[in-house]
Amino acid sequence: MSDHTPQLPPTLADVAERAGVSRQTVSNAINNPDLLRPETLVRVQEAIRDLGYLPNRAARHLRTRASYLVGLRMSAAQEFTANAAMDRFVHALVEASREAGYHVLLFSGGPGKPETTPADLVRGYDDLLRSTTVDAFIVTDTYLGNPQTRWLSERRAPFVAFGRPWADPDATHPWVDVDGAAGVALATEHLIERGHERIAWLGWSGTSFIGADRRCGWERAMAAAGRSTDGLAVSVADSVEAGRDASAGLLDTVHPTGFVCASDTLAVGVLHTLADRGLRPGRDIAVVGFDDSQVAQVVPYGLTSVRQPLEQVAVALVRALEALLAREPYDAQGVLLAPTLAVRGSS
Amino acid sequence: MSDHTPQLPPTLADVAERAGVSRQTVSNAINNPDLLRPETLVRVQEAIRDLGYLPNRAARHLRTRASYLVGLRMSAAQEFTANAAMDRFVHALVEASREAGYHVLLFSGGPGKPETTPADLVRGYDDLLRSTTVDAFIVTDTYLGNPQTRWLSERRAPFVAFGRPWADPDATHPWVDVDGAAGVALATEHLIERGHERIAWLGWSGTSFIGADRRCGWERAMAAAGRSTDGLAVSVADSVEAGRDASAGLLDTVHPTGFVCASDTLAVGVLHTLADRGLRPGRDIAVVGFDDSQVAQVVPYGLTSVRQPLEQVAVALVRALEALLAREPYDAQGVLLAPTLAVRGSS
DNA sequence: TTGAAAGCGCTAACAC
DNA sequence: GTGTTAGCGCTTTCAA
Repeated sequence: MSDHTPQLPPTLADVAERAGVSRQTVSNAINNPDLLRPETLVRVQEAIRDLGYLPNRAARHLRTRASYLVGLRMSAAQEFTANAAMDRFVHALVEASREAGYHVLLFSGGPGKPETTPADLVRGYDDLLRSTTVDAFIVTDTYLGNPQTRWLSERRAPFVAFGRPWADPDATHPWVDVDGAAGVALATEHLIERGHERIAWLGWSGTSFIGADRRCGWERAMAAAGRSTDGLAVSVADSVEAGRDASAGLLDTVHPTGFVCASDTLAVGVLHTLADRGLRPGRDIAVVGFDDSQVAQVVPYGLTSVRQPLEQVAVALVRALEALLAREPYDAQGVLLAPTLAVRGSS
Repeated sequence: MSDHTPQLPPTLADVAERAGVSRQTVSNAINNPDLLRPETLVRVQEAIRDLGYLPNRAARHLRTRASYLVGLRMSAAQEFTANAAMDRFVHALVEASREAGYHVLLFSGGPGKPETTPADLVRGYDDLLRSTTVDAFIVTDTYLGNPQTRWLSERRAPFVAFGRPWADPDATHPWVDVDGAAGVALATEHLIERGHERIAWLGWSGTSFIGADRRCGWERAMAAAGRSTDGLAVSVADSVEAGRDASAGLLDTVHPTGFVCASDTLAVGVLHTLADRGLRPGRDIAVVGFDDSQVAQVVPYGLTSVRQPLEQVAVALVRALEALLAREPYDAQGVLLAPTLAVRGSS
């Protein structure tokens, strides 16, 4: 490997020289083609193509104060759960961003580390903002008590959230979310249609708004069908073990014939209990999860699960971002999308 | 929301004024602190802290021709498989990059789309290169026939590969890989230790070097233990269905007591077959997968699986990248890391 | 319609 | 040690 220096890419000046025009004319050919006489435009475009010219992003960024980069914090992949949706979301976001001329810049830090202080939580955001590296952020972990959305707002930093501002009704930032209650209602109605009478809810303990919202969907669907929910709901931590124990307890006491769960992780816990007892998902006991993770897709018999329309979410997020950065009148502060139900053998 | 304009971040000039020095001195304080008199340095550092100054990356990039961005192509998440390792790898890479002062820029395009031509495959790389957006690339899909590494080399573009240049022994680019054969050997030895006599190999069909490598590990371990491999190997597509069918066939003919698989996806297929027949993984038939996906971690009984040390891979990749970009003498062209075995109930 | 001048914020090279 | 000068490649005035 004698030399690693790639020849420097052509600049505006190179194109101008080749086309026999000035640099500004080339700039106009790219940014305001209408200003050029058609024949000049063609000549410049040919030179651009011949040279393989692409504007230098650093120079453009410096001049226009727009990096065409959006920041996304990549939190640690949670292992030993079935929450694999991040993968799908990130890809969908990259794709949607590309179509709008943006790239996604990943950064880390934040939750997951030991000894995370509130200052650490916003550190990654702050640095990227002060170094003008990104134009805006996509914020995903908007769970209760997370200070970043409020902090970003105060800082007047452009951002769009995946997730409603549950805890802060005064929030004015744009957001996109999936209607979890509707998804769980869909799941519950599905089991009701299959003739299930006693359908249990396996949810999260704690004060999660998302968990409460999803539970509402179950309550609503049960009420609409005239089913009682007495004793059929349990709230536990979001782990396979907790789901396993809780479902075993419910089976022993209130004898449900179906489980609707707040996550695939909990639903997998139910599958464990069924395996322990020689019961078969779908035939003996119905189970529905939430997130349509890879686990749900490939586990024996398949796990019916609520699927978030992450591709649509990504598109909506990018659209909101464009409006925000262009200072366009913003049509809707929030966008709520409907999930679907991926039906498999477990129901 | 009356005004979205954040006040402009402070510049070098602001710091210089506050500290009573010239701009260049501030620049030196950041990039060559040794050049400053200690008391001047302290004064400048105080001004930097007071103002919350961080260098503007676009300006620095334009001047130094270094963006401190590395590009990573995010290919579509494969659904209906258990290949969830991308998540973990991306996070590890972001983390390792951060420690070296780099950010990860995601882009898309390439395989997965219908009608992908060779030109499309390198398009994302080409654009990023010509617009000088990134300093280098991390290339992950180095499977046989993928033209991008060769193309990048010809183009003299700096890049580091996750994956050996199997098909191109003349390749001179740095790479990091995981010793798949060693991982599979580990898995096979594990089953041998558990007393299994007839251990089947469930691998990929086609001409995948990775698949051939993994199979070697099985053959090696079997030979070392004096076991015959006659009729015990099957090669199929990488899908749950294929794994299910193939394992059923093997059980009916050569009666293996254990399966070592080229992927978790195939291993899950074996689990399906066991479920179909009322057999219990680990007790009746042992199964080992490859990748330690979330599926392996949470599936009932747990799936023993070979785990790639993705965190180490990421660190090694970034280290190689730093050496490459600094034009340091490169100590090793390739780094081969050893996987571990995550033992669970299925064995 | 096209061209000339200025400057975004930073650092390399040189003078002091 | 510190300051001055120049220029990275681009776009935004403004003049021709």
